[in-house]
Amino acid sequence: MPDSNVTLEHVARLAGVSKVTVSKVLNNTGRISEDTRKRVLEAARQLGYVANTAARSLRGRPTQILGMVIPELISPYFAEVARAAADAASRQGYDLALFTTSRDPKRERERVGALLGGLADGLIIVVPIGAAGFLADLERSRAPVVLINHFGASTHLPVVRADSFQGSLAAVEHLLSLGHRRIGFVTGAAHSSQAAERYRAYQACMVAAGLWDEALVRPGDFTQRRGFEAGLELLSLPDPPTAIFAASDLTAFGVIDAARAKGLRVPEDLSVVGFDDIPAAAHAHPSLTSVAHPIQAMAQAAVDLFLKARAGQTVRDTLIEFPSRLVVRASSGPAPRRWP
Amino acid sequence: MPDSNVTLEHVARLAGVSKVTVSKVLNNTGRISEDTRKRVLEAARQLGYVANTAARSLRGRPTQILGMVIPELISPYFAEVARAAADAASRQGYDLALFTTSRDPKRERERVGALLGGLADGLIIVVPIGAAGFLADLERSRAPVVLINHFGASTHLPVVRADSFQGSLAAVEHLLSLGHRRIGFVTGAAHSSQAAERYRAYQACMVAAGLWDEALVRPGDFTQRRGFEAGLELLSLPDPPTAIFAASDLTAFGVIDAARAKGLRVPEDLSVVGFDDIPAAAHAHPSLTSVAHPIQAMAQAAVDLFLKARAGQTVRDTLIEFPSRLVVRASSGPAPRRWP
DNA sequence: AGAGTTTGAGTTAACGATAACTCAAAATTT
DNA sequence: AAATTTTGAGTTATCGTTAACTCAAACTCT
Repeated sequence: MPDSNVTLEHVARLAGVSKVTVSKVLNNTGRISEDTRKRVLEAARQLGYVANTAARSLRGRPTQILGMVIPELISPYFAEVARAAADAASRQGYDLALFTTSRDPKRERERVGALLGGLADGLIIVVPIGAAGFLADLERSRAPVVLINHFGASTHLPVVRADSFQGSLAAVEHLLSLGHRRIGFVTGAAHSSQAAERYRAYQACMVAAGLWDEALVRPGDFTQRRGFEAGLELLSLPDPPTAIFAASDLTAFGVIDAARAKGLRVPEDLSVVGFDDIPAAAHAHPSLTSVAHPIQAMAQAAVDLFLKARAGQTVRDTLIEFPSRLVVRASSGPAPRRWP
Repeated sequence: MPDSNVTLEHVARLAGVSKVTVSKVLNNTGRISEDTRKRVLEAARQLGYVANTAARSLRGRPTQILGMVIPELISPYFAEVARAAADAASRQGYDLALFTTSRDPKRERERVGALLGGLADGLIIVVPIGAAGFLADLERSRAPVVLINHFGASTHLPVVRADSFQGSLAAVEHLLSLGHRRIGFVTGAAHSSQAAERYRAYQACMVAAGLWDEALVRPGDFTQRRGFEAGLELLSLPDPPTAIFAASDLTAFGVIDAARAKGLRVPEDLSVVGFDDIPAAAHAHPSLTSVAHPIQAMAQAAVDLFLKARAGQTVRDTLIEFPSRLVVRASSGPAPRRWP
């Protein structure tokens, strides 16, 4: 309402026709004489008319806006997902409206309701998200909703996610094949299902290799700061690791900082592997070995699922899982020989 | 329209009242008996009713959504601005809907129109943005719009911006006071007005000190990769700089990488100063001396201006300029003595 | 007890856009 | 020239919500 002022009525008056005629001209529907069409278009241009989206939406027309909810804006991973989704949506003529997850589950539910109630044509939700009962509501509403990286409570909503287990396994095996035996791990945030997967793979691999040592695991939270601290802790152990696998790239950068602070060279004295393959991983020096999610493909798949749902096709229970992939760069190398 | 299905009508039927009564209950307007109120609330809860935002907006009610347009999502600077704005908006009961600038100015104009036409109650635009005629349209529409970091064509729209000149001046003077005489500069992206300000300050300061040398300036684009390349170029000069001022923190990180690649220590052999004071600046090792914009205060000011405009107060021609501030950390130190 | 007041609903109309329908005038056919 | 079709508009009704109004029943006062 603020002051979108100019309505069909105004344009109609200026062009000397009825407002329905204006609507027809602007939507290319119905029969309109060339003369009238010109007059109307000119009037619309002159007044700077832009259709009121609320009215249009109320009448059942799509807004061409795709909503997306992500936990936060700062993390490069989510930023990349958002950007990829915005690109994919844009290619299909949609604008992506980005929201961050609300801390208050009740407000979150209302907001999602508000979005689907005329503001957006659909929603892509990157979990973690609150209550599961909320997901049931969404299912019931039959609105076009797609979840990304959902691992938790079962739902019939379509899900796109990346398998972090295989990639993490590959990372640890890569380090083992380089001759490392003491391999440290810095975990991700406590309640992240992605973080849990990464840890599970590390543990499985180390146990299988008979190298498991709980002292080599330090809690992290995906941040660089914690990576630095955890790195210092690990490198101060009596029998320190020669390689460290971190649950995120930022954490890995923190570990590298810690190594430098200890006077160690990467990768000569310490190999470091991260997770996420954020852009900085390739540009950093040394470049960072990391596990990559195919973010572009995931975002594209999510947008495609949204379009399918919107077109009336059923996407119930669809699960698209992408593999993660180890990208070997300069931060990982052969294990140093301790006693030459 | 997707399927927000449940309308006032449905709730009304279930509660055995008219839909207006339901509206009154949910909006706490009019006189309603305690008994009816309870029945209605229960019915609404049971059906999971959420008001249709489009209809509400059409009727003149605010959507409680504040739109924000930023050039891109990946840059930590914009991500911080968006986060700060989301926080500030949230404190006032608004949700922030984030959009990235469209490459197509025509589509951009339409989208902004669509946003103000019922989707959002106002808009915060972080320039760069397209055509200036477009800004004139916005002015005319009298919609609550606030610009952040606008330096270009004159407008009567309220503007919040940070002065980058003073902070850049302080950065160069800081390096001069540490004894540096050869101070390099890596510019920001070509068409950014912020980048121009930073360069202007560097130039002014160096000319004033009689130390100007065009060879010490290398073009950048705010990225780490270009920082690395430009850093290598500068450090390969016959008479290389002992300090480098970079137009962004990412660029500064690239410069530090370049120094390391050349076997130089920071800050012992090379001092580096960045711009933006992104979170990583404080966490990196060495921590990065950088020029900071008061992003939180800027975002808060922008949201406040929006609220003022929305409340009907005039904000025409308001310009709020914040100072930038030099944050001295570990990456800058005394100039090395070249010939002991 | 009659007049006025309060209570707790319901009715109507409007926001702006558009699908479905109507209808006179012009163009075409027979 | 009469009958039919086509053209180019305009009318009406509707989406879901809510402000403004209406109105009967219950309650209060003298």
